[in-house]
Amino acid sequence: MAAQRPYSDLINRLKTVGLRPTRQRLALARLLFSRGDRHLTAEQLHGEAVAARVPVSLATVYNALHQFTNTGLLREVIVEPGRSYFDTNVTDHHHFFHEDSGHLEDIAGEDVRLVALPAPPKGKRVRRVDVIIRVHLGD
Amino acid sequence: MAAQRPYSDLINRLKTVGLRPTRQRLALARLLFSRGDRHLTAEQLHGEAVAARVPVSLATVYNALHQFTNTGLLREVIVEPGRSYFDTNVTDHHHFFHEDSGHLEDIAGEDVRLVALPAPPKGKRVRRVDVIIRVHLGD
DNA sequence: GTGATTGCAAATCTTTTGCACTAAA
DNA sequence: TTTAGTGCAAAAGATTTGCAATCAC
Repeated sequence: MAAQRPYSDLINRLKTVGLRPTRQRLALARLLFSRGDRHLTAEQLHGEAVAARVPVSLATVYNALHQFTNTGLLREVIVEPGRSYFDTNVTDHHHFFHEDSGHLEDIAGEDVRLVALPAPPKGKRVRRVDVIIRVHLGD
Repeated sequence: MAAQRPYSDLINRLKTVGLRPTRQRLALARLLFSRGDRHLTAEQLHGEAVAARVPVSLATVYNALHQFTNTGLLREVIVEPGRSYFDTNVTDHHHFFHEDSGHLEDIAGEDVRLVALPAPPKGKRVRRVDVIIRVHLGD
């Protein structure tokens, strides 16, 4: 069990990136950042909020997730058409994607080494390199 | 200009994977496979079919794209939430994704070398490794 | 107070589905 | 024939949007 992150921590975290620490952003941040690395969909986070008796609308969950992503608090992971996962681990790393269960699993950045990456096209800048290892139950 | 692939070729290609060479599958296959490597969305392919005066419904385009994908004629590439690209290049390779334009660009498989890939979780089998290099206009 | 944030419901977008009709073998 | 494939329109899911009400500062 990770200790519950004190509210003052979360408040500072939000203020640091320029977001007002509102009731719902704080509640969502606490759900996201108080239990280690997580991979959640908007729907899942909304469900947790409701379960925790934090009334928040799905639209606000989407707003918060995107604001957190844009400010570097979260990272969006795209592995399935029609569903986005948000990853609380924003360090350099990659993912196993379990196709059977829809589950994501982190791979530490140093456990994948990319060699001889081609140069980006002229005038373009690399924003990120995603490595997704898709696995399923053996046949 | 690539020479137009003769219909007999396409017919055999479809038959080989167990798909009946129907009018619309043939027309879609010709659009897909007669111009080198392409990355198309269902909507784009449907637009091309309509432009080529091949009346085909969007539902049938989706059906065909998935059938082609399941039989190994196409590969699905997922880089954006809520939109799937289908890649006519089914050899082992990776992608640049141009975030500004939504454009995909192939990277030959041998131009990316992955070293020290972590072992897949117990009981799991690697189906595919996707490397996506996200690029955008330099700042 | 004042401007940022929220909630709700409606709208949007992509993709899937059900089912009668059509075409390939 | 017989069975697979198609088209349409409706449904489904995820996400976004518009706008009045509410909250943080």
